[in-house]
Amino acid sequence: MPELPEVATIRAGLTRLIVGEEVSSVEVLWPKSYQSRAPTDQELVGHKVQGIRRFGKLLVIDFDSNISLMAHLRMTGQLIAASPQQADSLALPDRSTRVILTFASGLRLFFNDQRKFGRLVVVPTDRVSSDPFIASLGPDPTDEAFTPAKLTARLASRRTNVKGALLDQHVLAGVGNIYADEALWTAMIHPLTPTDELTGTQIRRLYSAIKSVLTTSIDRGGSTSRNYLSAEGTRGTYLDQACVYGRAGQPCRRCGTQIAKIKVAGRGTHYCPRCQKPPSCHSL
DNA sequence: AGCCCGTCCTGAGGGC
DNA sequence: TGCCCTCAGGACGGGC
Repeated sequence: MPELPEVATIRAGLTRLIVGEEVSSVEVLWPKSYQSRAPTDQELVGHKVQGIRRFGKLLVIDFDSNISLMAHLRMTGQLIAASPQQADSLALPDRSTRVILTFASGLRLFFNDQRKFGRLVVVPTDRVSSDPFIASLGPDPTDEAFTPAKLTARLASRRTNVKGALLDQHVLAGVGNIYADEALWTAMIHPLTPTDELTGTQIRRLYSAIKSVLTTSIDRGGSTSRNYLSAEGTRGTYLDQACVYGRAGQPCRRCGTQIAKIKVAGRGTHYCPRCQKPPSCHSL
């Protein structure tokens, strides 16, 4: 599933590949995947890509003349830019292709989304920052303004377990299931620990862990478990060295104990029962 | 406010 | 071989 490192990787790729390209046609193969909230005269055709921004897991492609395309990939979305030859070798379009943008140069941008949860939404650029989803996002962990004090304040805003808080995009923008589990293992914090029981030391460890886990994954081009591909159609390799995600029953890389899998906040949650001690174990 | 569930969806994988 | 069932889960809306 595309989280911050995957979306950042796609952003970097799209910035290389489609900035300056002019849209010549838009094919919508699954209507729910594409919607316009812009005036009817504001269509993408005839407009050039000016740049790509990322807000948490959301990508915003800005065009000239106050038009932007917001892209949320959710679970299985892909944005792959390909020349006709590259599209042939990648076998695109395929049965999961929902939208195709064709540029005047012949380059095409494929929005693939097996599960159809993702969305492309056309909006005026001047309304992007006031979009309800974007406006309510918490701080971005890769932003310089993200500090241990800010993490402390954000976690205090939510009274739930720490795993649920990390998944909440209002607390932090961009962390999803994979990196929440990896960061909690790295910081040696049990996923069910209530946010108000976290010590200052634990929060500082968690802060460092979030940053290092995300940075490492960006360096490795993100995580490909099933669907994720970069803008060039390549896989990410982070999961080759993941410590807990997808490793239930395998030995902990720190102590050898079998990695456990439980359900927290409705998501499959992986942790080391020895390295990540349960909360309030002394009061049980 | 927080929790849980349903909704949106397809395809992989387990069981028989 | 094949079919049915469960599971995977990001974000959101509704009910309690």
